[in-house]
This record gives sequence, C-alpha cells and structure tokens, in this order.
Amino acid sequence: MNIGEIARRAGVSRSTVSYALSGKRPVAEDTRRRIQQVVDELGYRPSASARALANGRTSTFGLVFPPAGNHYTGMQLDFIGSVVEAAAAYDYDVLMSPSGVDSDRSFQRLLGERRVDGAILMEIRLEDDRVDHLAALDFPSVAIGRTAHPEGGWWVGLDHTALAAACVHHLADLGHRRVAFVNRPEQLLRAGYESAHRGLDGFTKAAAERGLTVRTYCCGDDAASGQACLERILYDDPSTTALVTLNEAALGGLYRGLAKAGRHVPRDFSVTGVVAGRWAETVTPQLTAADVPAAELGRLAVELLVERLDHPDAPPRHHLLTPPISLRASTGPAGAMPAALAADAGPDATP
Amino acid sequence: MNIGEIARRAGVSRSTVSYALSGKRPVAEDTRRRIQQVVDELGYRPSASARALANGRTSTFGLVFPPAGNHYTGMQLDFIGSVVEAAAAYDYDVLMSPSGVDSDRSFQRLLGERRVDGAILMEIRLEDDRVDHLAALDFPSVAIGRTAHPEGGWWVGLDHTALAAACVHHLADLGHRRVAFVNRPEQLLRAGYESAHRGLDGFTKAAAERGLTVRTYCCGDDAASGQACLERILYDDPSTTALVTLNEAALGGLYRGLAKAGRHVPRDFSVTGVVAGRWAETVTPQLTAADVPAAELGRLAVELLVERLDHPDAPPRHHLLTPPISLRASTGPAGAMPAALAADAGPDATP
DNA sequence: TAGCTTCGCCGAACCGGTTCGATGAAGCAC
DNA sequence: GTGCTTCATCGAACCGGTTCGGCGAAGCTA
Repeated sequence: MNIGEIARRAGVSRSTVSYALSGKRPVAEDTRRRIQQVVDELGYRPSASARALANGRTSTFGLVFPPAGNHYTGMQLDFIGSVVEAAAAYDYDVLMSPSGVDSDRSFQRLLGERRVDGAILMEIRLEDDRVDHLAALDFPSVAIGRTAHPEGGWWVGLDHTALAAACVHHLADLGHRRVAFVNRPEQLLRAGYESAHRGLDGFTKAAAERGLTVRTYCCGDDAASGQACLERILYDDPSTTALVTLNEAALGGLYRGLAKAGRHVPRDFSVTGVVAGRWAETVTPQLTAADVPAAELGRLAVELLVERLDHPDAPPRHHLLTPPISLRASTGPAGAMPAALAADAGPDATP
Repeated sequence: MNIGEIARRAGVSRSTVSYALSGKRPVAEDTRRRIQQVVDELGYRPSASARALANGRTSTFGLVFPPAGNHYTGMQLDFIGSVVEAAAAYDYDVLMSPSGVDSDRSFQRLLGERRVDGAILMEIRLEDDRVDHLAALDFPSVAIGRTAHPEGGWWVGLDHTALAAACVHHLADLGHRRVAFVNRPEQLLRAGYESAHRGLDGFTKAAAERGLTVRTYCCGDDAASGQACLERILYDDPSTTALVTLNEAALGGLYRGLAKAGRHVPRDFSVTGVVAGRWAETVTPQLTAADVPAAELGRLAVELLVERLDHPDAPPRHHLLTPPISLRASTGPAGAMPAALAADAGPDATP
C-alpha cells in the first residue's frame, strides 16, 4: 500500500496525494475527500523510512541512557517514561541508546546513520566527552544534567549543590553537629558524575559554613552496600547523629543498618537526602528529602529539544530546578540520644 | 557524505561501494581496500533511512510498554534495560512505544509507518487485543507474559500460578493458617492483567488445597495504599499471620503497616510474594520471595524475536520460567504470637 | 587464435515518499 | 474573442541506498 496505489485508486497523481495529505499546497476539496476516502479504506500510512529519506527528518529522538551494569534507580526509570511520553505529545518517537560499554558504536548508529533528529543525554559527567562531541558537531541535543562548563549548552538539571546544602542546613537547624554524607559509588564519583560531585561540594561547603563535623562516604548502588556503609559510619564515629544521601538504591540498606545498630529514626538518628519522591515514601519512616522531579525534568528536556529543532538558530536555553525539601518523618532534633548511649552504640551493638 | 561521494573519490561506481561494504558480491581486494580507506577517512556511514527504504528492514524493534500513569516498578525498568542491551547485541535498536492512552496511535506509528521489524509487548492481559491484532497481521512479535490462550504464540513469561502457589505452600509448611493475598490494583485486575489473575488463581487454589483461610485484596501501586491495605487486612481478620503479595510498589507500605500494628516480621507475621530480587533486598527484613528474573526474560524475548525474524516460518516458541523462592528473612513459623495478642492487635494498635 | 568461462565492475531500476516547475483549464476584464 | 491571472493538478527529479542484468577483459582450453 504505497502512495502510488492510493493515487491510482483515487485517479490522481502521486504528488497530489502527497499534497492532499500534508496540506502543503491547496487541493480541491472534492479531490481531497476522494483521496482521504481511499486512504481510510485501505488504512494507508506513509512509510517512515521513505519520508525520512525524502525530507531528512526522522521524527525520532535518541535517548542515551546508562547501561544496566550500574543498577537503575527509580529516578532513571521516571526519566525514561516521561521523556517517551512527552516526545509522543510532539509526535516524536524515542530510540533507546545504551551508553557505556562500546558507547561509540551506539553513538555512531544514532548520528552516523542519521537515525535520530536529536538526542537527550542522561547521567552527565562534569567532563563529558559525549556532550563535547555533540556540541562540536552542533548536533541538536539536550543534556539532563550539566557539565562543569554548561555555558552555551542546552540542558535541564537539578541544582545538586543547593539541594545538598539545603539538607545540611535542615540538619544543622535541628541541632545536628556530626553528619555523614553517603554518595554514589566511588567508581561513579571518579568518573566525574555530576550529581555525585556537585552534591559532595554542596554538602562539604554548607557543612563548613555551619561548622559541622562531617565524614563522607561512597556507597554501592544496592541495599547490601548501604548497610555496610552505615556500619562503617557508626564505626568511624559512633556519635554521628545524621546522614545525607544521594544514593536512592542504598537507602533501604542504610535504614536496615540503623535498625541493626539500635538507632531509631528519627529519635536517635536523622536521615535525609536527594531522592525521587515515590521512593522516599516507600521507606519507614518516610524520608524527608529533596524530591527529584524526574518526570518534570524529562518533560522539560523534550520541550527544549523540540524548540531547538524548530528554531535551529535559537540561543541556548536551560532549566535549573531546585525542588524544596519535603518534610516527612525521618529527621528530628538532635540530642535526644544521650552521649553515653551514643558511645556504646558501635557497629556491633544489638537492639 | 553519501555513497556517491565515496564512489567518486574511490574511482568506482556506487554499486561497487555497496558490494564492497556489504560483501554480498566479491570485490577485488585492492579495490575493496581503496574504498575502505575513503570510507575511513570521511567517516562515512550509510543512512539508516535509505537502507531501510531499499531493503525493507529497519533493524529496529518496538518495545510496547505501559504508560507512566501506572507507576513503574523495578521489574519493568529491568525489562527495558535488558531488552535494549540484548537487542544491541544483535544489532537492533529499540523504539519505545507507550501503550495505554491512545495506544492505537502509537501502534499505527510502529506498524503502519513500518518503523520497526518486530515488537516486544510488556504487561500482557489475559485477553489482549494488541496480541490478537499482531497475530492477525502475522506481525513478528514476542509477548512478555502470556494471554489466556497462548497456544501458537511467541512469548516468554513467568508461571505466576505456580509462583503464587509456591508462596502458599511455603507459608502452609511453616504452619500459617490464615493468610492474606495482596494483589495489584483492582483496575488492573479488572483490565485482565495476566500476573494479577494467574497469581490470584494460583494463590486461591493452593490455599484451598492446603485448607487455609484466606482473604484477597487489591492494592494501589504505592506505599500509602500498601499501608492502608495492611490495616484493612488486620481489621478484617486480626488473626491473620501471613501475606503473599505481587505488588512490589506497595511492599514498603505493607511493612510500615505491620510495624505500626506492632507485628514483628517474621516473628509475628510472615511476608512473601513475587518480587524482583533487588527490590526484595531493600526492605528490612529482606523479603523471602520468588525473584522475578526480569533481565533474563528481556533477553529471552529478544532472542525469540530475532529467531522469528531470521526464520519467518519457524514454529512458535516460548519460555515459561518458574524461579524458585529465595529464602530470606521475612517468613517464619506461625504460632509464635499468642492468640490473645493477635486479638488485641487491631488496626489502631500502637507499638 | 577462436570459443568459452570466470572475474570484476558498471549502469539502471527500484524502494516510497517530497518538492519544484510546468501545464492546462477556468474565470475575468476589456 | 484575446490576453491575463488564478487554481488545481501533473510529471519529473531527488533523497541514498540495494540489487539485478550485462558487459568487457582476462584466463583457460582446444
């Protein structure tokens, strides 16, 4: 069922069918109706490949996402879903491109073979060769996250510095003096992941400002690592009374570690951080946290990309979001726990 | 940089370049080298659209996934990731297609506009018009899940009936007599979601077999609903000592409800179900559950689809998996809790 | 050296759309 | 009735690959 078939049945030329369907030139009303009728009868739809070949646009975005090796977090899933849905609203499809191992090959597929009109990048690093590469090619793309030098780029992102600082201030306001920071895995920090770095910076600076005593940790993206990390925290400084985490996946393990160490949240120990809202509500007590607006970020990324495609010469735009901390149940005033008990409660303590 | 440019620079015809690159006809070795050199110098890659138009294959799969309206579970994310990675290994890209609202439109995009060579469907219903539709068209596709009449179809899936039954037997073996079942939301059950129906069936039949007293509940896909559901369970029958759940997203809420009701897991109350392994390990105590092998299912689905595309006349194949229950820490022998306490512990009980 | 095969390459057609310039008919003024 | 514009439609070229038939040169046989 190609356009020639429709043309023959409607008794017109192929170009007339094309114009009737696209509306790019006027077509007599009764001709248009006749064509439309044939189209409806046969259920004709123009081939995406042929259309893409002819007009050079694929109506497809690439979504470059991290490989499964790093465990996915709820946040990432929400990104994917919201990007796909927002793109559909603008009549774009989304092609998934695993970055990571052999990322060159999948980049080549997307760009070299011209499969997509634009790309959205997840999991940005401070120095990100993918971003640089795309910028050098002037290829339309939007990053979810910002590099060390975001000027002149198109991106949406969270102000991780401010969010981590907000967590610190919240805890300091509650009277906490000894606070731990649980970051993403060391491997990701070393690789330069933006959230890990900016979060750490924001935490460190705000803590210094408030005169807090802090320790910072990297922690694997799973519950077992979270538990181990918490044991380490209490071992290193048993008088720690609060922690800030960026690590969604470790959260369950952190809670478990606290329970094992006999620390009640929030009475003896406060927990907060930057976590997707839905996730924050699954733990008990529910986590007081800066909720990552993943769905909004995905939507904004798509909007920027669409704008960039529609107006190739538009000046770069970006959105930096700073969601407020949602007060839930995992933080409370410090000092409820007597210092004596704090000294006892090492990593080997039992309830 | 099209194939004509390469041909000119290498001093050969376009067809020779094509044959040199595809290897579908022999080309003199030095000619081939000359062409390859030009290709490498210019970084030439053939246009995916043109290739797709010419040979009728897009090298792309569609992945039809549920809309974000239903909250995503960890399982679904793992599916997506593993499908994308497995597809990449076979040199296929993956195009995301939100099913759900206006699913016809996105189906039309995939099939009508011939964007994909085949499709993988998630979230299957017992009576699934998408599956029927694809089968009627003889369009290459593989379902993750099976309908009420899976004969003659291509699919991979879990034996939810057996898994739910295994949970029941596990609890019955531990001496539990009054057991609740926490299903996916009623809306999904009514829509005919496979896992919800088969899980419920397996639970009900196995419970009857073992002579257990049971109640079954539907529960929203979020923590708050889980907590409410648990309160309801204990209100309806305070002497309930165990539950089986298919609802990953509600799990955190169920645990919270138990804690609020003063029921210690696993001493006073056992919890088990069918949940992705990583998720089961985030809760405390870790959940004894039949681990959903999401990554393996995704990989198998891709393998079947590739086979179906390579051998269009191959007889239908499928994989039905029945992962064993992983014993963790959330189930224990019944009867540890005195009946008197059980009677006291209504939904309003406080620790 | 004529005749036949094999090898390596070329030209043209094709996939299914879009787009531009041209053409013919109708409508209108004079 | 001629000249001019407007309108609707058509034909052809083009996008960038793939594929088929054919053709000339080289190699081999007799």
